Amino acid sequence: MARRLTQRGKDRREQLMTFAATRFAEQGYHPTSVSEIVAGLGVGKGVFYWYFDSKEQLFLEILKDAQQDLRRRQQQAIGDEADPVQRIVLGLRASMAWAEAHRDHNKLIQFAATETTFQTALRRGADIAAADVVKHVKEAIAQGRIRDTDPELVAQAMVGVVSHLTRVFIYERGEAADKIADDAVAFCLEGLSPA
Amino acid sequence: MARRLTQRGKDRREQLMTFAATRFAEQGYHPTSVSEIVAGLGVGKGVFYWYFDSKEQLFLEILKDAQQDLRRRQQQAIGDEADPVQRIVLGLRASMAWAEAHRDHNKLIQFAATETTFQTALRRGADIAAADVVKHVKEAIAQGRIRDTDPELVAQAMVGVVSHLTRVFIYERGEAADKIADDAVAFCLEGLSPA
DNA sequence: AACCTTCTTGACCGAATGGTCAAGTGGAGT
DNA sequence: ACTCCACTTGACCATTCGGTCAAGAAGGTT
Repeated sequence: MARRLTQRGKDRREQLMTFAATRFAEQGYHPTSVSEIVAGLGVGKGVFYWYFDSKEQLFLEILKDAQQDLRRRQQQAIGDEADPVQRIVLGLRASMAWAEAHRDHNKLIQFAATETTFQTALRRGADIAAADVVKHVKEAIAQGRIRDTDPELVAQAMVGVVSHLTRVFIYERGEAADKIADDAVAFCLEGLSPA
Repeated sequence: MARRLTQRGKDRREQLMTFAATRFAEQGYHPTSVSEIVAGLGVGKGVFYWYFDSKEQLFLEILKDAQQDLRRRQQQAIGDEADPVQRIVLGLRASMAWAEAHRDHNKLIQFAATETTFQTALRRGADIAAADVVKHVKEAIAQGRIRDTDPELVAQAMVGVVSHLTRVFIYERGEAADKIADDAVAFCLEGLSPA
């Protein structure tokens, strides 16, 4: 599509994406109709198709933005930290803080993993994020800071810990991201092993 | 509904559930229509509504069966093992073996977590499963076998590790459940800490 | 003023969808 | 042979869906 947009246009586009993301997160992608989205904004249906080719494209756009934003936050949090283990910890904490602040987008990422249509798009972003962690893990192993195991595997294990704890404790039980992040870090670093 | 079913009826019902589960896992719940399900079995649409009140009820039924089956497998694997840490390990391995053998059902569990309609039903089962692990964790802590932290949290952390590693390494990359289970166990027991 | 481009409207379309139902079919029990 | 009822059929229904489009409104530029 790639239209030329004025400021007014950009605002409208963002409005649509924000509102749609909320509805998608609340009631799911399929149960949310395009008519519902435009009605919620009090505009005609044509507005939607002026800014997006299809409902699917809108979703992909939201997904891409969310993944980019998360990654930006992680890198920002890591900054120029020298210690690889500390970089892992900072990235992990940033993920949880982001997830707490962006429930809607995080839910969409979860949903995208269950639908074949969105899996490839999702994986592109997920692979990038995982690669970042893998890099730090490899460096930490080289320095003998952590156990020598498959870097890819432990990186993914940590992603699993973070995403699941986020869902259960932050989303379902409303606990603070900071507190859960502390526990997540402790678990990743030491597992169940006694002090 | 609760109809009286003959053997023929029970078979048909099971056929519907199995076929529907496959389609749901392949293309998603919403994109799979009832017409498609009955067409796939070469029967009329009335057959579906003879056995199920609605598409939603069918899904819930499949979900419940899947969760029950997984739990049964776990308890069976644990048997009468006395060591709480070993019970955790055996349960964890059983989960991965089950996930490998029942991709379809496992995918449906994942999807159910993203749709409000199914979340409560899912949580009922998930809470039971988590409670089992928590019990073992508490016992292990009491025996000083593992670090003294929030049992609920480490239990959920392990669930996160297992489910995510399953998705990435077993489903997406086709690796063997046994091998991944070994790594998952190691990560849960020791985290990243050096030997 | 005229003019151009961006944006908006909402009726409309064909193609589904989940679900119903009156009319059967067929096997087991008598 | 007759009855009974668990099963099956498939046309049908109201509704909704994603998406289109001819018609204009709004705003900036000259």
